[in-house]
Amino acid sequence: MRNNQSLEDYLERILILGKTKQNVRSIDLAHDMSFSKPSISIAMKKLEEKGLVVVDKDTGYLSLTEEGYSIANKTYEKHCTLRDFFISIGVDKDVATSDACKIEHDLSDETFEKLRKYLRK
Amino acid sequence: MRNNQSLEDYLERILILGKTKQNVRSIDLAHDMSFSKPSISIAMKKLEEKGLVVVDKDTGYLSLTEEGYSIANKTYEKHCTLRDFFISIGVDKDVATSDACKIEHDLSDETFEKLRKYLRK
DNA sequence: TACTGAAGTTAGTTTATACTAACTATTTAG
DNA sequence: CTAAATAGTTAGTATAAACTAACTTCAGTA
Repeated sequence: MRNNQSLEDYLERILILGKTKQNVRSIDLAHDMSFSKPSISIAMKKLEEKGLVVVDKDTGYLSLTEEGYSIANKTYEKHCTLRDFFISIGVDKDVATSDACKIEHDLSDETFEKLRKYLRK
Repeated sequence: MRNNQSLEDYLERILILGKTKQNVRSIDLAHDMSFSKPSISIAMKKLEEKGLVVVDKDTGYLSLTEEGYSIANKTYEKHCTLRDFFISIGVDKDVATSDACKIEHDLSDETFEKLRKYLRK
Protein backbone atom coordinates (compact mmCIF):
# COMPACT_ATOMS: atom_id res chain seq x y z
CA MET A 1 0.00 0.00 0.00
CA ARG A 2 1.05 3.32 0.78
CA ASN A 3 3.98 4.98 2.46
CA ASN A 4 3.64 5.21 6.24
CA GLN A 5 0.11 6.35 5.92
CA SER A 6 -1.00 4.47 8.99
CA LEU A 7 1.93 5.61 11.09
CA GLU A 8 1.05 9.22 10.29
CA ASP A 9 -2.46 8.48 11.42
CA TYR A 10 -1.30 7.19 14.78
CA LEU A 11 0.84 10.28 15.33
CA GLU A 12 -2.00 12.58 14.35
CA ARG A 13 -4.43 10.86 16.70
CA ILE A 14 -1.97 11.08 19.59
CA LEU A 15 -1.70 14.81 18.90
CA ILE A 16 -5.44 15.34 18.69
CA LEU A 17 -6.29 13.24 21.74
CA GLY A 18 -3.65 15.20 23.65
CA LYS A 19 -5.55 18.40 22.98
CA THR A 20 -8.49 17.25 25.11
CA LYS A 21 -6.97 14.65 27.45
CA GLN A 22 -4.27 15.17 30.03
CA ASN A 23 -2.59 11.87 29.17
CA VAL A 24 -2.92 9.52 26.23
CA ARG A 25 -2.44 5.76 26.63
CA SER A 26 -2.43 2.95 24.08
CA ILE A 27 -5.89 1.91 25.16
CA ASP A 28 -7.21 5.42 24.48
CA LEU A 29 -5.82 5.25 20.96
CA ALA A 30 -7.38 1.80 20.50
CA HIS A 31 -10.81 3.13 21.44
CA ASP A 32 -10.42 6.31 19.42
CA MET A 33 -9.21 4.60 16.25
CA SER A 34 -11.31 1.43 16.61
CA PHE A 35 -8.21 -0.76 16.43
CA SER A 36 -7.38 -3.72 18.63
CA LYS A 37 -4.94 -3.40 21.52
CA PRO A 38 -2.27 -5.51 19.79
CA SER A 39 -2.41 -3.31 16.70
CA ILE A 40 -1.68 -0.24 18.82
CA SER A 41 0.96 -2.04 20.84
CA ILE A 42 2.87 -3.05 17.73
CA ALA A 43 2.47 0.35 16.07
CA MET A 44 3.82 2.11 19.17
CA LYS A 45 6.88 -0.14 19.08
CA LYS A 46 7.51 0.83 15.48
CA LEU A 47 7.03 4.49 16.26
CA GLU A 48 9.41 4.23 19.22
CA GLU A 49 12.01 2.55 17.01
CA LYS A 50 11.68 5.40 14.56
CA GLY A 51 12.11 7.92 17.36
CA LEU A 52 8.69 9.47 16.85
CA VAL A 53 6.96 8.45 20.06
CA VAL A 54 8.00 7.78 23.66
CA VAL A 55 6.03 5.33 25.80
CA ASP A 56 6.59 6.00 29.51
CA LYS A 57 7.83 2.80 31.16
CA ASP A 58 5.87 3.27 34.37
CA THR A 59 2.65 4.94 33.31
CA GLY A 60 2.32 3.84 29.70
CA TYR A 61 1.59 7.44 28.72
CA LEU A 62 2.39 8.26 25.12
CA SER A 63 4.19 11.37 24.03
CA LEU A 64 5.45 12.65 20.70
CA THR A 65 9.11 13.43 20.20
CA GLU A 66 9.99 16.67 18.47
CA GLU A 67 10.10 14.89 15.12
CA GLY A 68 6.91 12.95 15.87
CA TYR A 69 5.15 16.18 16.76
CA SER A 70 6.38 17.82 13.61
CA ILE A 71 4.93 15.05 11.41
CA ALA A 72 1.68 14.89 13.39
CA ASN A 73 1.20 18.62 13.21
CA LYS A 74 1.93 18.88 9.52
CA THR A 75 -0.50 16.05 8.82
CA TYR A 76 -3.13 17.73 10.96
CA GLU A 77 -2.65 21.05 9.20
CA LYS A 78 -3.01 19.35 5.83
CA HIS A 79 -6.17 17.73 7.11
CA CYS A 80 -7.67 21.03 8.24
CA THR A 81 -6.68 22.85 5.07
CA LEU A 82 -8.21 20.18 2.84
CA ARG A 83 -11.35 19.89 4.92
CA ASP A 84 -11.90 23.65 4.97
CA PHE A 85 -11.32 23.89 1.26
CA PHE A 86 -13.79 21.10 0.52
CA ILE A 87 -16.40 22.68 2.77
CA SER A 88 -15.82 26.04 1.10
CA ILE A 89 -16.73 24.62 -2.29
CA GLY A 90 -19.92 23.10 -0.95
CA VAL A 91 -19.00 19.58 0.13
CA ASP A 92 -20.94 18.14 3.04
CA LYS A 93 -18.99 18.51 6.30
CA ASP A 94 -18.78 14.78 7.05
CA VAL A 95 -17.73 13.91 3.51
CA ALA A 96 -15.17 16.71 3.54
CA THR A 97 -13.71 15.39 6.78
CA SER A 98 -13.63 11.82 5.57
CA ASP A 99 -11.97 12.77 2.28
CA ALA A 100 -9.46 14.98 4.09
CA CYS A 101 -8.56 12.06 6.39
CA LYS A 102 -7.57 9.93 3.43
CA ILE A 103 -5.99 12.58 1.23
CA GLU A 104 -3.90 14.32 3.89
CA HIS A 105 -1.26 11.57 3.66
CA ASP A 106 -0.71 12.01 -0.05
CA LEU A 107 -0.67 15.77 -0.37
CA SER A 108 2.89 16.99 -1.00
CA ASP A 109 4.23 19.88 1.01
CA GLU A 110 4.36 22.01 -2.13
CA THR A 111 0.71 21.48 -3.02
CA PHE A 112 -0.25 21.97 0.63
CA GLU A 113 1.49 25.35 0.76
CA LYS A 114 0.00 26.49 -2.52
CA LEU A 115 -3.45 25.47 -1.33
CA ARG A 116 -2.98 27.32 1.94
CA LYS A 117 -1.91 30.50 0.17
CA TYR A 118 -4.80 30.17 -2.24
CA LEU A 119 -7.30 29.86 0.61
CA ARG A 120 -6.00 32.98 2.34
CA LYS A 121 -7.21 35.08 -0.58
CA MET B 1 -3.54 0.04 2.87
CA ARG B 2 -6.09 1.19 0.98
CA ASN B 3 -9.22 0.16 -0.87
CA ASN B 4 -8.52 -1.27 -4.30
CA GLN B 5 -6.24 1.58 -5.02
CA SER B 6 -3.91 -0.54 -7.07
CA LEU B 7 -6.69 -2.18 -9.07
CA GLU B 8 -7.99 1.25 -10.03
CA ASP B 9 -4.49 2.11 -11.16
CA TYR B 10 -4.33 -0.91 -13.44
CA LEU B 11 -7.67 -0.04 -15.00
CA GLU B 12 -6.66 3.56 -15.51
CA ARG B 13 -3.38 2.61 -17.15
CA ILE B 14 -5.14 0.19 -19.51
CA LEU B 15 -7.46 3.05 -20.48
CA ILE B 16 -4.65 5.53 -21.01
CA LEU B 17 -2.40 3.16 -22.92
CA GLY B 18 -5.36 2.33 -25.13
CA LYS B 19 -5.57 5.97 -26.18
CA THR B 20 -2.19 5.79 -27.94
CA LYS B 21 -1.75 2.11 -28.72
CA GLN B 22 -3.90 -0.08 -30.89
CA ASN B 23 -3.70 -2.99 -28.48
CA VAL B 24 -2.59 -3.27 -24.87
CA ARG B 25 -0.92 -6.41 -23.54
CA SER B 26 0.21 -7.37 -20.04
CA ILE B 27 3.81 -6.73 -20.98
CA ASP B 28 2.94 -3.18 -22.06
CA LEU B 29 1.37 -2.55 -18.68
CA ALA B 30 4.43 -4.02 -16.98
CA HIS B 31 6.72 -1.61 -18.83
CA ASP B 32 4.42 1.34 -18.34
CA MET B 33 3.87 0.82 -14.62
CA SER B 34 7.35 -0.53 -13.83
CA PHE B 35 5.93 -3.70 -12.36
CA SER B 36 7.12 -7.25 -12.92
CA LYS B 37 5.33 -9.55 -15.34
CA PRO B 38 3.97 -11.79 -12.55
CA SER B 39 2.49 -8.79 -10.76
CA ILE B 40 0.55 -7.85 -13.87
CA SER B 41 -0.42 -11.44 -14.58
CA ILE B 42 -1.92 -11.87 -11.11
CA ALA B 43 -3.61 -8.48 -11.15
CA MET B 44 -5.26 -9.25 -14.50
CA LYS B 45 -6.61 -12.48 -13.04
CA LYS B 46 -8.18 -10.57 -10.18
CA LEU B 47 -9.62 -7.99 -12.53
CA GLU B 48 -11.05 -10.72 -14.73
CA GLU B 49 -12.63 -12.39 -11.68
CA LYS B 50 -14.20 -9.07 -10.79
CA GLY B 51 -15.51 -8.70 -14.31
CA LEU B 52 -13.58 -5.51 -14.99
CA VAL B 53 -11.13 -6.71 -17.63
CA VAL B 54 -11.13 -9.29 -20.41
CA VAL B 55 -7.90 -10.93 -21.53
CA ASP B 56 -8.20 -12.31 -25.05
CA LYS B 57 -7.30 -16.01 -25.00
CA ASP B 58 -5.46 -15.98 -28.31
CA THR B 59 -3.82 -12.60 -28.50
CA GLY B 60 -3.45 -11.69 -24.83
CA TYR B 61 -4.90 -8.27 -25.61
CA LEU B 62 -6.50 -6.54 -22.65
CA SER B 63 -9.83 -4.78 -22.79
CA LEU B 64 -12.02 -3.12 -20.22
CA THR B 65 -15.56 -4.31 -19.63
CA GLU B 66 -18.27 -1.68 -19.37
CA GLU B 67 -17.88 -1.60 -15.61
CA GLY B 68 -14.09 -1.61 -15.85
CA TYR B 69 -14.21 1.28 -18.28
CA SER B 70 -16.55 3.17 -16.02
CA ILE B 71 -14.17 2.88 -13.06
CA ALA B 72 -11.11 3.66 -15.17
CA ASN B 73 -12.74 6.71 -16.71
CA LYS B 74 -13.99 8.09 -13.43
CA THR B 75 -10.53 7.65 -11.90
CA TYR B 76 -8.94 9.35 -14.89
CA GLU B 77 -11.36 12.27 -14.72
CA LYS B 78 -10.62 12.70 -11.04
CA HIS B 79 -6.95 12.66 -11.90
CA CYS B 80 -7.30 15.36 -14.55
CA THR B 81 -9.54 17.53 -12.40
CA LEU B 82 -7.15 17.38 -9.45
CA ARG B 83 -4.09 17.96 -11.61
CA ASP B 84 -5.63 20.94 -13.36
CA PHE B 85 -6.75 22.43 -10.09
CA PHE B 86 -3.30 22.06 -8.56
CA ILE B 87 -1.66 23.60 -11.61
CA SER B 88 -4.17 26.46 -11.51
CA ILE B 89 -3.11 27.42 -7.99
CA GLY B 90 0.55 27.44 -8.95
CA VAL B 91 1.80 23.92 -8.24
CA ASP B 92 4.60 22.64 -10.48
CA LYS B 93 3.24 20.46 -13.26
CA ASP B 94 5.14 17.31 -12.26
CA VAL B 95 4.25 17.66 -8.59
CA ALA B 96 0.61 18.32 -9.52
CA THR B 97 0.55 15.16 -11.62
CA SER B 98 2.22 13.05 -8.97
CA ASP B 99 -0.11 14.30 -6.22
CA ALA B 100 -3.14 13.76 -8.45
CA CYS B 101 -2.02 10.16 -9.09
CA LYS B 102 -2.12 9.38 -5.41
CA ILE B 103 -5.15 11.41 -4.39
CA GLU B 104 -7.47 10.38 -7.24
CA HIS B 105 -8.24 7.09 -5.48
CA ASP B 106 -9.41 8.74 -2.28
CA LEU B 107 -11.51 11.57 -3.64
CA SER B 108 -15.22 10.82 -3.13
CA ASP B 109 -17.60 11.31 -5.99
CA GLU B 110 -19.27 14.14 -4.13
CA THR B 111 -16.08 16.10 -3.61
CA PHE B 112 -15.04 15.39 -7.19
CA GLU B 113 -18.29 16.84 -8.55
CA LYS B 114 -18.09 19.90 -6.35
CA LEU B 115 -14.49 20.48 -7.42
CA ARG B 116 -15.42 20.14 -11.07
CA LYS B 117 -18.25 22.64 -10.74
CA TYR B 118 -15.99 25.00 -8.87
CA LEU B 119 -13.35 24.86 -11.59
CA ARG B 120 -15.86 25.64 -14.32
CA LYS B 121 -16.37 29.09 -12.83
C1' DT C 1 -5.85 -12.75 50.93
C1' DA C 2 -7.86 -13.97 46.82
C1' DC C 3 -10.71 -12.39 42.98
C1' DT C 4 -11.73 -9.27 39.29
C1' DG C 5 -10.96 -6.12 35.78
C1' DA C 6 -8.00 -3.13 33.03
C1' DA C 7 -3.87 -2.49 30.25
C1' DG C 8 -0.60 -4.30 27.57
C1' DT C 9 2.10 -8.14 25.21
C1' DT C 10 2.99 -12.45 22.56
C1' DA C 11 2.07 -15.76 19.11
C1' DG C 12 0.04 -16.95 15.21
C1' DT C 13 -3.20 -15.74 11.22
C1' DT C 14 -5.05 -13.00 7.28
C1' DT C 15 -5.17 -10.04 3.23
C1' DA C 16 -3.20 -7.15 -0.19
C1' DT C 17 0.63 -6.24 -3.12
C1' DA C 18 4.64 -6.46 -4.58
C1' DC C 19 8.98 -9.39 -5.73
C1' DT C 20 12.51 -13.22 -7.90
C1' DA C 21 13.52 -17.57 -10.04
C1' DA C 22 12.31 -20.71 -13.06
C1' DC C 23 9.18 -22.68 -16.06
C1' DT C 24 6.19 -23.03 -20.68
C1' DA C 25 4.85 -21.71 -25.12
C1' DT C 26 5.06 -19.18 -29.15
C1' DT C 27 7.23 -16.46 -32.60
C1' DT C 28 11.15 -15.01 -35.20
C1' DA C 29 15.76 -15.22 -37.30
C1' DG C 30 19.69 -17.31 -39.15
C1' DC D 1 14.99 -26.56 -38.66
C1' DT D 2 17.02 -25.17 -34.64
C1' DA D 3 18.16 -21.49 -31.41
C1' DA D 4 16.98 -17.38 -29.26
C1' DA D 5 13.95 -13.94 -27.77
C1' DT D 6 9.41 -12.57 -26.12
C1' DA D 7 5.18 -13.15 -23.42
C1' DG D 8 3.02 -15.13 -19.86
C1' DT D 9 2.48 -18.38 -15.74
C1' DT D 10 3.65 -20.89 -11.42
C1' DA D 11 5.70 -21.33 -7.05
C1' DG D 12 7.51 -19.46 -3.33
C1' DT D 13 8.94 -15.16 -0.62
C1' DA D 14 8.56 -10.45 1.63
C1' DT D 15 6.42 -6.53 3.86
C1' DA D 16 2.77 -3.84 5.88
C1' DA D 17 -1.08 -3.60 8.51
C1' DA D 18 -4.69 -5.33 10.49
C1' DC D 19 -6.92 -9.32 13.37
C1' DT D 20 -8.07 -13.07 17.46
C1' DA D 21 -6.87 -15.88 21.37
C1' DA D 22 -4.51 -16.23 25.20
C1' DC D 23 -1.15 -14.69 28.27
C1' DT D 24 1.05 -11.42 32.03
C1' DT D 25 0.87 -7.69 35.33
C1' DC D 26 -0.95 -4.89 38.42
C1' DA D 27 -4.33 -2.33 41.15
C1' DG D 28 -8.36 -2.17 43.79
C1' DT D 29 -11.75 -4.40 46.66
C1' DA D 30 -14.71 -7.64 49.20
